[in-house]
This record gives sequence, C-alpha cells and structure tokens, in this order.
Amino acid sequence: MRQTRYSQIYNILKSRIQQGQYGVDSFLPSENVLCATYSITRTTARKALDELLREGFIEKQHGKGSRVKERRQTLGLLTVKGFSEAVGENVKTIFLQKPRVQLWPEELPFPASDSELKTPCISFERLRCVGDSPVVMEIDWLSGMRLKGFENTDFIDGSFFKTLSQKYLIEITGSEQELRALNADEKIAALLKIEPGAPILRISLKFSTSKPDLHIYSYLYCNTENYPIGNTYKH
Amino acid sequence: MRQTRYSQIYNILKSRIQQGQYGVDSFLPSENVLCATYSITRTTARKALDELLREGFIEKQHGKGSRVKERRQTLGLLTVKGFSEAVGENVKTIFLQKPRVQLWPEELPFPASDSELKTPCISFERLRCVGDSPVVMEIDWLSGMRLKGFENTDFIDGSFFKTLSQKYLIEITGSEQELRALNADEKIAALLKIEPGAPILRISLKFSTSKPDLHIYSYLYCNTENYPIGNTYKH
DNA sequence: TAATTTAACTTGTACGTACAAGTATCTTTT
DNA sequence: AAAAGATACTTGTACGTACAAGTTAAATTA
Repeated sequence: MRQTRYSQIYNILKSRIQQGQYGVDSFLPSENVLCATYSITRTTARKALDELLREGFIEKQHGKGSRVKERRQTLGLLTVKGFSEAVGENVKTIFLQKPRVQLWPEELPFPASDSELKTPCISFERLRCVGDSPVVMEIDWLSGMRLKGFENTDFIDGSFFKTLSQKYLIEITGSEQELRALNADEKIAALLKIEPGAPILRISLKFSTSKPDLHIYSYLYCNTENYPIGNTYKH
Repeated sequence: MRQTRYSQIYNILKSRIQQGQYGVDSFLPSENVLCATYSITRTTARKALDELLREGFIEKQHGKGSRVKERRQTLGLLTVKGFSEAVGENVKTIFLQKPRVQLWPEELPFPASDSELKTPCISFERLRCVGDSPVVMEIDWLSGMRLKGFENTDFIDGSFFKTLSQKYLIEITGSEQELRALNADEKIAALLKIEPGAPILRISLKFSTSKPDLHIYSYLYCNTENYPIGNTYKH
C-alpha cells in the first residue's frame, strides 16, 4: 500500500469538496456512513476528517456532523479590513490588465527560480474599489506554462484563488510577505486618487502552491487611509 | 470527569515543557512510557501528543520520539525581517519607559472590555535598534491586575512573551492586527531618526491569551526603509 | 394541543490489539 | 576489523469495541 488508507479517504473527500460535489454548508456523510462506504473503521475515517478539519475544509459539530466550510482565503495572509464587511454593498474589481502572456519583469517581489523564469509569464493587474474609492492596486505574476488556457479563463466569483482551486485543483500551501511604507509615485497616486507622495503600504507576496514550482508573485499597493489592512489569528 | 483524560496529560506535558523540565531538543517520555506512567492507552497518549504537535511544542520523529521544539514566537504575526537574522550581531532593545502602572490611555489600538478598563493598566515603551539605527518603536498596554509583581520583573532574554510563558504560564492564543501607512510625526521621527513626514508603518495589535480577559495591546511604529516587515506562512 | 419522553441518529472519548516501519545498539558472522 | 544480522526500542497505521454526550424528530403522555 503506497498511500495510507486515511489519506486516500482524505483525498477523495477533499477533491469532492473542491469540485463542489459537497457544497458549502452541506454535511459530509457521517463517520459511520464513511466506514460502510469505504470499508474502514471509524478510527481511519476520523483521521481523514481530522486532516480536513485541520486544513479548514470542514467544521465539526458534536451530535450533528461535519459541515463544509467556506474555504478560507486568508491562510495567514492579510486581508483588507472593511472589504469583506462591505461585500454585497459596493465592492468592485476593475481589471486594469487582463491576464496575458508577457516577459517576466526585471524585478519580482521575491526572486523566482531559474526554471520558472524559463517558462512564459502570465500577468494581470486589478484595482479594488469600495464604492468610487480605489483602495488597492494589485499586480500578479505567475508561470503560465503550468496553467493550460488560463489567459482565457474568467475568474470564478472574481476570485483568483477560487479559480485555481476549483478549475485547476491547486491549493495555496504557503506564503511569504514583506511590508513597506512608501510614498506614492505618480502612477499609483493617480490610480488610487491620492496625492503623489502620500503614504501607502506596499505588500510584496509570494505564494507557494500544491503544484511544484508554481508560485504566484504579487504587489499590493494599499491606500490605508480609510481601509486599513488587517488580519486575525486564532489558535 | 470534568476534564478529558487526554487534555489532562496534555496539560501536564505542556507545563513541564514551559517550565523547562523537558528542555528544548530533549525527548519526551515515549508513548509506551506515558501509557504506563498515567495508566492510559496509546490512543489517549497520542491524542495528547498530537495536540502538543499541533501547537508547535514538539516535533515527532518516526522511530525516535517526540522532541521538544524551540517555542515559536511568531504565531502568524509579523516579524521584523533582518531582526532575527541579525541576532547576536547588533540588536538592542532600549526601554524608553519601563513597565509601570498608569491610567489606561484614551485610545487603545483596539477597544478593551469594560472589566479590563476597571483594572490598573501597565504600560511600557521600547525602542528596537539594529546597530545604531532605531527601527521600531513599540508601546504596550496590558491589564496589570492579572500579573502579580509584573512591574518589577525583568524580562527573560529581553522577551515579553517568553516572560509571560515561563513566569506566568500564559500563552498567546490569538492576535488581531491592523496596518496603516502614516507620515511620521515629530516625536516618532525623532526617535526613529528620520525626517518628520517620512512614511512609516504603524501596526496595531491586540493579543489574546490563555488567561481570560487578559489582552495585550500594542502599537509598533516601523521604519521599513532598511528593515521591511515580513512573515511567512507554511501549511 | 402542548409538553414530555423515547428512539435513532450524530460526534467525542477511551479502551484494547496487532502489525508495519524507522532508529539505534548489540551480537554474530565473514 | 568490517559487514551483516538480530534485537529492542521508537512512532505510524488500522483494526475492533464500548459507552458518553449532543441533536433531532417521532412517539407518547398530560
């Protein structure tokens, strides 16, 4: 047996969640049903579920079952405070540059590997607004080689991560970030509708994924005046 | 049985680790020894160890045992890039204000509970430097009521968290943070030796602890020019 | 009808057993 | 002396059983 039994079950359940077969807020089959279905004991079923729990795919409720959770977008990342709260109200994402193949830029937020730099580069730019106020300008780069047809793909719910997960079954496995306070240059100031020289926050990001050698590099230029960046961490 | 058996074992092991009874890099008693010592089965022993593993107190090695890890300081927090790398070299912490009892300030980084505000407040200020360059100015507030004799306590290795853990057996269980890019005012500029108006990063923090209703509130004023703030997250 | 009890589910804890597989040491063989 | 094997530990996986405890809905009782 190359793979352990519990990780087989874990993988089956995970991919079904990712593909929406078990939708958000629905319940997974109960532990006893899993036992019968896959001819395993509850110990094994619970170990698979524990893994899903630990990774945030489900939440368990004593006496009820395992409910599929909205996949966390955060992963220890920073999120724009007020963005999620304002959802449904007035949040807009404007594509300044749709995904297209281009050369890698001279400087990335973090150094890329040589093998990555040999592949074509896909890049896109987005402006995130609350109402009429542009708040964040985001530039993303990634290796296009590994995502077939990505340039012509529409984002699911406008979310890049959701698209990665559901369409390509790729998960974010880690991130590295760096924060700097800068003065806005002419271009950024114009986009964010602030004075040139006003203080902005630049977040440099590098995401690792479940696909080897596929990373996502991003710059976020944030006007934190009205919408500070925040995150929470719970043990 | 009010407490579960495995969490009893977990607590015993955890406090022994925290008190240094099981030192860093040493091995915990093997699962079988734990079974014999506490009259439990391996299932229960493993569950307690799993918890310690999940919380980063130990790492397990197939065939060898459970080794006590250096307790992570990060907890998903941001750390100053270059600080840890520069450790042993030239990092200094200057107390601008030693811990003392005072009134709660009018504005905290995050709102405190009423019951907290009824207790005395302990506050202290530190300046973190690399060589001669001041990089971060930090102000901390916490409820003094719950930490007996804290005002007169020296920090273990200069670390506030380490002191909390080892002297008071209090762990950080969560954090909330908010980031803003600001222009340095006169006071901050003087302390950080930069021009007034230069862009700085202000991190507002609220830590939750294992002690109910004890939170730590902080402002970090960071000159990110040479030492950007960073963190990494691994799945 | 309304309140209570029962029954049938669910997950949580804890017991016990067996063997696989990694690590280290001691013993035997070459 | 060096290599190979046996042995005694360790953790990892997986089996099975039993009961506690939370949830829900149907059945019973007042």
